[in-house]
Parts: sequence; C-alpha cells; structure tokens
Amino acid sequence: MDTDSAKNGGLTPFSEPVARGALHDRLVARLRDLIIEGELSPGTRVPERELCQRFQVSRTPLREALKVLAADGLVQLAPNRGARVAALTVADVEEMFPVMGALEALAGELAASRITEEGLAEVRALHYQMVLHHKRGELAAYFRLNQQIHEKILAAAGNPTLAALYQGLAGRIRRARYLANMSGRRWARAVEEHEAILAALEARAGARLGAILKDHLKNKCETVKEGLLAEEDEAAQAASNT
Amino acid sequence: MDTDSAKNGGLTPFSEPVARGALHDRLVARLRDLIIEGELSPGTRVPERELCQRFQVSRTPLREALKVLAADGLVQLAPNRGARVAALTVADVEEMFPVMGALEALAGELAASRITEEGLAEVRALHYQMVLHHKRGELAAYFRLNQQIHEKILAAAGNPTLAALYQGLAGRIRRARYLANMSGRRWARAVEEHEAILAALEARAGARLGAILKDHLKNKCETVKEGLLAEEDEAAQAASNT
DNA sequence: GCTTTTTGTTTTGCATGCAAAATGCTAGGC
DNA sequence: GCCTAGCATTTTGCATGCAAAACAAAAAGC
Repeated sequence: MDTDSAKNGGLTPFSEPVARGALHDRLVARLRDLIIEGELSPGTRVPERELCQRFQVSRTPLREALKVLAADGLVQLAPNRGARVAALTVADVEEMFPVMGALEALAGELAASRITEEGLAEVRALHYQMVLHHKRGELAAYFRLNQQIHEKILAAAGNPTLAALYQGLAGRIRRARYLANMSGRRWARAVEEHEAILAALEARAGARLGAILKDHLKNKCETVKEGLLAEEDEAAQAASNT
Repeated sequence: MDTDSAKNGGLTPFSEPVARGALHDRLVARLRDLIIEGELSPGTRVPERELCQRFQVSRTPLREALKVLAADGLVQLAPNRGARVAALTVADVEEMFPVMGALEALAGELAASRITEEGLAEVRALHYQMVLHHKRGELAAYFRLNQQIHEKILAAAGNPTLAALYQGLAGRIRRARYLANMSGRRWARAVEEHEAILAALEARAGARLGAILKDHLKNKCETVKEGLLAEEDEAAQAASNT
C-alpha cells in the first residue's frame, strides 16, 4: 500500500497542520482521537514517520506524545521496537470494570453528600434530556448526555484525583463505545438505572447511589464486552477470508 | 551560583552515568527516586539543564522521562515554564486516601476469593516477620514488609489494571513515608489491623477484608497527614527564620 | 521612591542529524 | 525444498542546534 491512502479512509482529505497551543499536548489529543475513532487499529504499529508527515511535525513532539499515551495505557511502548496501539481485549475490560465500578461507586457516595442544589438541577436537566434522546432513539446524543451526567457526578464528588483516574480508564474503553450497539432492552434498562441514579442523588443516599452506580457500570461493561466480542469475531472472519 | 554545587548538597559526589537499559526509562526510575528521597524538593522547579549534566544525558530523553512522570502525577508540567515537582499537600492526601481505600478494598475482595494456598502462606510468612520487626522496633524493616504484604494482596487480586492504578497513587505518597514517624500507639494499632487482615484473608471473607483494608488505609493516611503537617510546620519555621 | 518599560539572559520547545538496533530480503548451504 | 546466514533498508533512540517564550534586571518615567 502506498503511504496513507489506505488508512486515512477519506476522513482526512488534506494534511492536518494543527493550529494552536502546546504542540505535544495537541498531538496527544489528536492521537487519542485517532485511536478512539479506530483509525489507528489496535495491535498495529504506530507509524512514527507517517504521522510526522501527516501532522507536519517533527518526531520529537510526537515521541513525547506517545510517551504520554503509553503512560495512559492507550499505546504500548516496546524498547527499540516502537509503539503499538494497545489492543483492548475482553480480558482487559473484565479487569477494568470492577475498578471503574469501585471508583464510580466512591464518586457517587461523595457526590451524594457534596453536590449542590444547582449541581443537582444540572444533572436533572441532563437526565431528562437524555431520556428524551432515548425515546427518540438517538443513540449518539444519548451517549453524549450519558457521559456528561457521569462527568457531572464525578465533578460533584470534588475529588480531582478520583476524576483523573476514572477518566483515564474511561478513555481506554471509549474506543469500544464506537462499536457498541446496545440492544433495545439493554438500553431501556440503562435508562431505568439512570432514573434510580437520579433518585438516589436527589435523596442524597450515598451508599445506595454507590451500589446503583456499581451495578450500572457492570451492565455498561457487559455492553462493551459484547461489542468487543462482535469486533473480534469480525476480525477473525476477515482473517479467514484472506 | 555556579552550576550545580549548591543544590546537589554533597549527596552525589561524582557524576552518575547510569548503566544499562532504555535510557529514558532509567531516567524515569532515577528521577522517581530523587523525588521520593526528597532530593528534589516539592514545589521547586526541576532544573533540566542541571540534571542533564548530572546524568550525562541530553535533554531529549530527560524531557521524555519528565513527560512520563507528569502523567504519573509526580511532577507538574506548565507550558513554556518547565516542570515543577508536584507538592503533596494535605488536601492531596485527603483526596487520595478515599480513592486508595476503594481500590484496596476491591483488591481485598478479589484477593480473598482468588488467592492460592501458597499465596496465603507467603502473606502469612511476611506478616509474622513484620510482627517481629514491630516487636523489635525496626521501623524501616517493618515498612518494607508492610509494603510487600499489600503488594502480595494486590497481586493475588489478579488485576494488573487495579494494581497499576494503586501503585501509581502509592508512589505519589511514598515520599511522605520518608518523614512519617508513627507513634507507638498508632503502630500497635496498625499491627492489630494487619492481624485482622490476615484473619479475613485466611477466612476468605472478601467483604470483611475489604472493609478492614479500607479502614486500615484510613489510619495509614492519617499517619501520612500528620507527617506532612509536621513537614509543613517545619518549612514555615524555616521560612520565618530566614 | 515607586511603578513601568525595555533589554539581556536563561530556559523551553521543536527540528534535524547520526549511530545503533531491528526488520526484511536475498543468497548460500544442507 | 527448507532452513540459515549475511546484507541492505528501515526504524528507533539520543544528541545537538536554533528560534521563541519566559524570567530577571536595569533604566526610564511619574
């Protein structure tokens, strides 16, 4: 294959000279998007040279960005062998989900006791808008609101360390979201759980909220796992067709 | 002041040409030690140039190492302003302790159901050796064994993601350990808690172990906080004496 | 005397160059 | 025909060089 025509897939018509801010930080964000969107397939090598040309930057900032992403767990760095996009296996998700469950449960407990009336109102607004998106079957918009709600709760917990850790994990599985096609029943159940979340938050029932969130996350991760399995099957089929 | 005579403080008589492995990785470890040992005071700038001379490396790998440490939260990177050693405030510890509590509680739960008889025997051996060190008043040795026990539990949980996250946080407060001088009562209590930990682990009582660990960690962090407060007072006194 | 501006120095950030390791390929041996 | 050894190419890792931004200090203005 000649350079970049294959992988770009039409998404990036021109070279992308990123604009403002600290270069390596922008690269981190840019690469993150590339990985999440699946443009950089998991398991494949990260073509350092190619990306340099594409982003019109030298290797130094790009390498720095890769280091950061490696620390975040999105890529794996082998000495003298470059970077590979970290593959998100089902086993990985099964590892991550109890951890995220514990973290989000803690966030819920803290948020229940610390959230302001204003914050509560914001969550409520987000919640009902999300419900609306569910009714309309707008999955992407639903996901967006869903994420915002969880972020609000995390913020209300008032614990940046907790938030950072959670966001790190969430970032790693975010890619899987792109291929998660929730069944109608699962979706409805998720919305129900969100009703319970809001109720617990309004009642400021920390322990209960924690338990609900833990459970909610468990279901969410089941969804992710299904999507991942489907992807793996797909990949296996593609391999056998070669 | 001329170059490096002031800050090195006599601790490093010669230049330290580190030996084998990937350079930037070694630098990460080296800098970590420097920060933990307190040679790089919190809040101060990390003298990039100086460290380059000291380690006989160029700025590129050192900068990469700093990026990694920043991702770990040990240093803070300000754009165009370089790196500062992240100060560990009491507020930080108060943020981190509930998170570590949640993580270690989860680790305990998982470990209780997954630990092998052999693993259990290892923990038991470590535990009783630790008790011995307590009786002899050997604080440093006690700390080492203590840490090993927690690592064993973490390993027994069989969840590398969880372990990595916990180790990350533990690494950040490790520095504070260097100045934590436990009172006799606190120490005795910690040992008692460890007795309970071992008992719960042997009984494979996951939930109970989780609760104990959470509590144990709470006390541990109280100790750290006290040490930190003492340090802050010390710093304040030093400042007023200037 | 104090603030403010301007200039000089240091430091940071990025690009480039070069040596070593790894990868892929070809030729030779079994 | 298959495996192995040798070589060429690519890729990684580190060092260095240069421009811009930040920091510090001195001078001008009020």
